[in-house]
Formats: sequence, C-alpha cells, structure tokens
Amino acid sequence: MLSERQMMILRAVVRDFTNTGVPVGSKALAKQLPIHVSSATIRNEMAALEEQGLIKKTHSSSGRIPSVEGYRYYVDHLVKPDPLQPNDMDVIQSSLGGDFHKIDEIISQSATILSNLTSYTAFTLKPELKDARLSGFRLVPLGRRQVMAILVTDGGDVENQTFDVSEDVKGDQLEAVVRLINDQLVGLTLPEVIKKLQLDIPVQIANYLQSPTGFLDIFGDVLTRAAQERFYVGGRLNLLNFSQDSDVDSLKSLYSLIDQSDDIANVLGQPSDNISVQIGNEMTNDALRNYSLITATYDVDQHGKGMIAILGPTRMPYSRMLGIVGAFREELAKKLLDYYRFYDE
Amino acid sequence: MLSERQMMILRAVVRDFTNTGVPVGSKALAKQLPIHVSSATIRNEMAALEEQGLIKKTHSSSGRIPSVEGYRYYVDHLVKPDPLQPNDMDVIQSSLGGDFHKIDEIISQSATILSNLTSYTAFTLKPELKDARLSGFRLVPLGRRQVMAILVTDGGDVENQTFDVSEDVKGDQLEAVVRLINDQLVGLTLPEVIKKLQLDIPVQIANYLQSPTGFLDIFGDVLTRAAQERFYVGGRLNLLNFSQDSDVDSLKSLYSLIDQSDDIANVLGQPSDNISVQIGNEMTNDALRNYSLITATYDVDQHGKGMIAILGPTRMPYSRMLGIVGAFREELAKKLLDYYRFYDE
DNA sequence: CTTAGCACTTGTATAGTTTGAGTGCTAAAA
DNA sequence: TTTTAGCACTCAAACTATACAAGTGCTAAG
Repeated sequence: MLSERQMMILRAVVRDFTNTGVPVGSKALAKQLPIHVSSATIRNEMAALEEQGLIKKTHSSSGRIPSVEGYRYYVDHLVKPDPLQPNDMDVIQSSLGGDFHKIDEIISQSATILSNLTSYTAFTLKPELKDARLSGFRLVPLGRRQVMAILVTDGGDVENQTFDVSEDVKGDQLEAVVRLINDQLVGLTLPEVIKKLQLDIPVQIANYLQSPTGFLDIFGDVLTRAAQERFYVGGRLNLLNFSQDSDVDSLKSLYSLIDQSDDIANVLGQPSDNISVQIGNEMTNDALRNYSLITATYDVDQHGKGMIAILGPTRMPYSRMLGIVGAFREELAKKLLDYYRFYDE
Repeated sequence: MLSERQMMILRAVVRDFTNTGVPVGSKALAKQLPIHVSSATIRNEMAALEEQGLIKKTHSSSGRIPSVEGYRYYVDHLVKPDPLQPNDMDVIQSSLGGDFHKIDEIISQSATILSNLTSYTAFTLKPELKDARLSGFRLVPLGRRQVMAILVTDGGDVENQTFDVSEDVKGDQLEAVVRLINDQLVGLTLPEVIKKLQLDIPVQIANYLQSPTGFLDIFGDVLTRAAQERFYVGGRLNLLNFSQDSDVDSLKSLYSLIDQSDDIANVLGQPSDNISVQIGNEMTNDALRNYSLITATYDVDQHGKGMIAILGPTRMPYSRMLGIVGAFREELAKKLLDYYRFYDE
C-alpha cells in the first residue's frame, strides 16, 4: 500500500524518466515536487518504493528508474490521459476528412496518422463481424488465359487473385466450378468452408475437371487470406528511432513478428472495452521484451468492433499516448459511422 | 596504365578488403601473393596505385582500401565471376521448381531467393512489354454496395480495386461507364489513356452520372497503379546487417527510396544486356552513397525483358555476387519460358 | 518523522601511455 | 634500374590513472 506521498514520487519518477531517459535522483525530485521536503526524505521514500519493487537502480549509486511493476502501478492508478493538443486534433480531422471509397483505406490511413502523432509504430484492425460467412464466389475470365477469382464475405470483405489457366479449360467448366462452390459453400463460416474444401469438394469437382487441384489451390489461397485477420501497420521505420542501441537480431525478429499476420492477433490480445497497456515482459512474446503496447477497441455499433494499437519503448510518455489513443478511437469510430451511414441506406 | 603486378595487387586488395573489411597492408600482401617479392616492393607499387587514385589510406599510416575508382577498375577489368556453389544452384532450382499460377508469384519469389543467396536486398521486375496498351476494363458488382474495378493490359497485367458505391447507382449506369471506357480507351497506351482521361472523358461521362468524379477517381487510381513499373523486394531487413554503424536517418531515407516505386526505375537504370555494377557515388541518389547495386536483365524472348538487382555495401564480394546474379538470371529466364510455354499454346 | 552531514559507490570524461600495424624514405644489394 | 633491408615516423586502439559529478545509505541531531 502506498502513501499519498509515495504515489506522488512514483508518478514523478515515471514522468521524469519517460521524458528524459535519465535515472532520476532524490535531489532533482526534491526541487520539482509540489511539497517541501528534503532530498533525504525523498531518499527514504524511494527506498520504500524500491522495497516494493516499483522502482530500481541501474547501479548501486544511481538514481531510480521505474520497474515494469512500477509502470504497471502508474498506468493502473496514477496516470491521467493528457488532453489532445489542438494541433493533433487538426491533424486527425484533416487526415480523416477526405472522401474514401473503401473501409480499408480509412483503416490503413489511420495507421499512418496514428504513427505520425505518436512517432511510434501503429497497428489498425478493421471492424470485424465475427464469424464472417462466405457470401459469394466468382471466377471472372479476363483474357485468353487469365481468370480472376473473387471471394466476398457477408462482412463486406473482398479477396481476389488473378491466375493463369491453360486454354483448354472451357468457360462452362469454370461456371460449373463456381456454381458448385456457391451451392455448397455460401452461407458457411470461413473455417467451415476450409474444412469442407478439404473433405467433400475434391470428390465432386473431379466430375467437371480433369486436373482439379489447380482450382482448389487458388480458391484455398484466396480463402485463407480472407479468413485471417487483416491489419495495417504505420510507421514501421519508427522502430529504428528508439531501438538504436538494441542489436540487429532483435530488431529483425521484431520486424518479422510485425509482418507475420498470424501472430499479431495473439499479441494484441482480446478486445476489451477499455484501453489496455501491456508493458515489457508482460507480453509473452520475447521480441517485445523492451517495448510497450497500447491497444484500444473502437466501436462501430452493429458493424462490429475494431482495434488500434501503438507499439513503443517501455519508457514511453504514457499520459500523452493514452490521450492520443483515446481521442483517436473516438474520431475513427465517428468517421466509420459516417461512412457506413452514407453507403448503407 | 597498370602493370601486371599492379593489377595483381589491386585485385588482392579488393579481395582482401571485401572479405575482411580491414584495410590491407604491404606485409600481408607479400605473404599472400603468388610472386615472391618483399613488402617494400609492394609498398612502392601501392604508392603507384594510390597515385592513380585506385586505392587510398584511411589515415596516414594505415593499410589501403580500394577507392570507388579502384572498385570500378576491378569490376571492369579484373573480376571473374565465381562459379555458383552447387548448393546455391540447388536452392534456386528447388525454390523455382514449384507450380506457379501467376507470373508475379515467380518474380516475387525470385526476389526472396536472390536475397537469401546474397544476404543483401534484392529487387526484381517482371518482363515488361513496353508500351503496354489498355485491353479491357470491367466493373463487377459484388454485393449490395460494392463494385470491383478491373483493368487489363495487353501485356497480361491485371490491376484491380474494390470500392463502395451508394445504392442509387444503377447497374445500367455502371455498364454505360464501362462501355464508354472500352469504346474510347481500349487499344491506347496507358499514358495516352491517362491523358484522355483528364480531357475528353469527364465531359462525356457526365451524361450518364450525376456525380462522375468518384468513378473517374477510381479508374484513375487503378490506371496509374497499372502504369507504373511494379517491382518486388526481397530481404529488406538485410540492410540492417551491413548498415549497422550508419545512422538511422540515412537508413530511413534508403528505406523510403526502396518503397517509393517511382524512383526505383531511375535508380536501376536502363536495361542493358550485360550485368552492370554501380558503385557508391556513381549513383546519383544520395541515399545510396555507401552502397553498390548490381543489375542484370533477363530475356524471355518475345515476352520482353525483365530486371533483377541486388543492393549491398560497396565492399561486397563482387566475384561471388556476379556469379550468383549471372546464374540466377539464366535460371529465371528458363523458368519463365517454361511458364509461358505452358499457358500460351 | 525529518533533515543535515558525511562516507562511499559508480559512471563518465579527460589526459597520458603503450602497443602494434603500417607507412615513406634512404642507401645498399642485385 | 629494380629490389630490399632498415629505420624513423604516424596513427588508431587499448589501457591506465585521475578527477568529477551525481547519487546513495546511514547516523545522529532537531
């Protein structure tokens, strides 16, 4: 249990350290704090805080820096999100102000805005109606030997891919395949489709085509791409700003983590209604040991919920970041509601 | 003009330095060279080479490193491409061996292979029939409010984009737009299309739609994307391996150069039938000052020519790299000929 | 409970020293 | 004329010593 004064000190330590990156000592705090006590008193309190594992020294006679637990306590009990800078609000509104013709453009743009505002790396996921179902599949012949496969879900997601077919594949064969898929698979959730695709379909499709594997591969490709959570990343390179000292290998593994769409959903964690902060080794993933992740859901009513997140150093200025993330998710939700309102009715 | 012995020394300096990264001195050379001369003799010869600007010292009493001109001379006159390691050949053949349904998959895969073989960053461009012409445009309605725009060129490139339309846009309106575009624009080269799109079309399209801008934007988008040279990058992160010391800013500008498709064509330069090497500041672009670029065309007969390239440090082992690039372009051309043969006839 | 005072620790910065690899030059040998 | 041994010289890098500043814990007095 912390006294008022200890909280004040912990708050100041976190503030100072996240701003300057330098361990903070008792003297500096004594000057800075609103109450009037000597540095010796502060030293005593700091010893108590260290006792509880909230702050620590970098070496035996250094100032203190927050431990992961200290950050945790700060984030849970002490921090107050900064109100957004008017300037930042302008940036958001003008960047989101344009005319968009795709949800994905808005979401992808959001990742960029968020990374610019924070100068960290940002992630955005679009609102996901869970259990999206397959609502349509087409094969569109494009020329002598090209066909485009298009898959649509009832959530409005579209996935497509062009591929080459040898010319002896007849148009009516293609149609037969499309009819088969639409008859058998439309209305199912994507995982169900994937399952059926491996069991029932190959047998049936063999009736129409001599070498069916090609088509199934294609359809499978498009399908799995549609099934996996898509996310956008903004400010990838910002990682370089604050990882300078850390070695190349850990940077590389971090980048491959970011580019690997499978893992990212796990990393971001379950959507919750609150803004959540994961600090350093609280995350299971080793590559994130020295980073913090702020995630937040945004809510677009019946169109589902999406997520935004920023990834920065453990010593990020949490109050400012929480302010930005909080404000941004509101703006994004508004924008999306507008967008849906326009195209829906 | 260089004597035989000077050439031998220059070659050895480049070899040694590209392998070890350490300036090479007279003593080490004396031991290593096939002829039997003292280090003093080597020193004299090195002084002569330095006189001609082919090698230089890092400080007044250091060993020598090649200058850009020295690399140039080495690459132009002294280097002999290493034959490919059998192991490397296996990698190429197995990686390209699979079944592909898209040219782009082969080209993109190639960038990955090439970056793995070299452990540098690799670029690949697909074979380009110059002056590709617009051969078709479609608008495919996908659901209540989504439409996909598809553009096809006679080179077989497909570009597409999904967008939302408000529901009061009628199907026959879409058809009218498509007909208009196909009547007026098919057969023209893409730059011509872009020009016409800005002049004639807006007037005509106004007859069919109240708010035509949306559609033209979409078409324009898809069009410009199709018009610009597409290229693939492999091993982006490898830049981190050999740029460790260099500062974050230059790394960032290099990455943004790589991701900016407009510039890359200029950087790679004109296709020539030979393998070409650009060294350090021979390249106009500032961000590439400390790098070297090896580019090569590959030839797929009537299907045009493409390019591959690798970007590495100025002190790359040129002989090995030239061997890899040379062998790879052959294999790639073969693979593509196979591919076209299968789908063409 | 607070604080002044003090001894102690440690990282950083600066300056001086040593070492080793390398150079250019000179004069003798080939 | 070319090659080579020898030597004085240069410079980066590694190490040592010293001083300094910021900070700590502890003690004893207020």
